[in-house]
Amino acid sequence: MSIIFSKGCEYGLQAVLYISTLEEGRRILIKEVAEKLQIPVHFLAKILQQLSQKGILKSYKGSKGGFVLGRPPKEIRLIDIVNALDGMSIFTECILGFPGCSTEHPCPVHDKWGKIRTEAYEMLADETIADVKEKSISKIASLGMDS
Amino acid sequence: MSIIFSKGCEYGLQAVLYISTLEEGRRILIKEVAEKLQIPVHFLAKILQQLSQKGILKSYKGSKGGFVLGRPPKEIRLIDIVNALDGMSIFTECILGFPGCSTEHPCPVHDKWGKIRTEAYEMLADETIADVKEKSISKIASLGMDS
DNA sequence: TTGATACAGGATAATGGAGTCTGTTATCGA
DNA sequence: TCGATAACAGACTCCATTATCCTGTATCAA
Repeated sequence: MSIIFSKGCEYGLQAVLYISTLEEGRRILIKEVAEKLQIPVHFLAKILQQLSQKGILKSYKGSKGGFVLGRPPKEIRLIDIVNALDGMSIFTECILGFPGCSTEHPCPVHDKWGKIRTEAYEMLADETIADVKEKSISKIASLGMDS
Repeated sequence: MSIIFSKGCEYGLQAVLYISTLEEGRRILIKEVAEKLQIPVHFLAKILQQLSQKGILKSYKGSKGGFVLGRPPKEIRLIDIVNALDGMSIFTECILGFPGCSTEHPCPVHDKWGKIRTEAYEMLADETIADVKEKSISKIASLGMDS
């Protein structure tokens, strides 16, 4: 079971972070990304497609084709990727699942959860893939290793 | 899509909070809880069953049967309910879905997410259903209303 | 122009969580 | 003791997410 994000969104985040570690302009194949990150190729293909449509990635068909970032790393925030794939409902829905949870009819943990949720949002909105590039590189590097 | 908790866990939290608002010792039927909270009866039955097995609720069979809290409200923390139904994996797994995310091989947001996750844990571990009783009462009261 | 490459995208299949159904067991009251 | 009630237990169905397959289309190079 995945927490918070859908599997597709997790894969999307991983993929974009991976692509951000490559030399600028290098076109990478879906197949390569899938292998590196251990993601089902066809599933990943759809996710990268969605990210292309939203401008987060840019795709090229044909031989010498592949994917590159759609805009400079400094302009791709983690929240952009989440928004493209899962939408923003995580940041609006009640954590207890109560219907109509709002300031007028708050659930028992409305305020406390709201605070935490805001922090989570701000984290995702502050961090660009440029900011975490070094961390991405070392995490990706650790993937092949037998842990 | 439910965030963080499974649907069953959301229902369980709602149900226990609801039961905590009733007069002490009052045995309530699954059917009544399900109606009040708009939860499928049979599904709720299973969830309350699990909570009985963990001692969070206490059940009585037969006519005049029903459910009551398994121990004093002050001794039932929200985290107990979550743990009984969803387990603790939310607090250990990587938010980006990276395998082997740890202090040695942290994902790009390991530290920042860890901080938020700890806050969420502490909130659920601090709050007992006694603490939020008043809030539960007013939230439950708002449920019938056309919002 | 042709063949190979690689993304696009619709259609289909598998999986797991969510929800349903049926029969059993325990308790109460007559 | 018997019938009614209500939780218990587990098998079953349903559906959304996840994953796969296959054909189409764009691009490049020879």
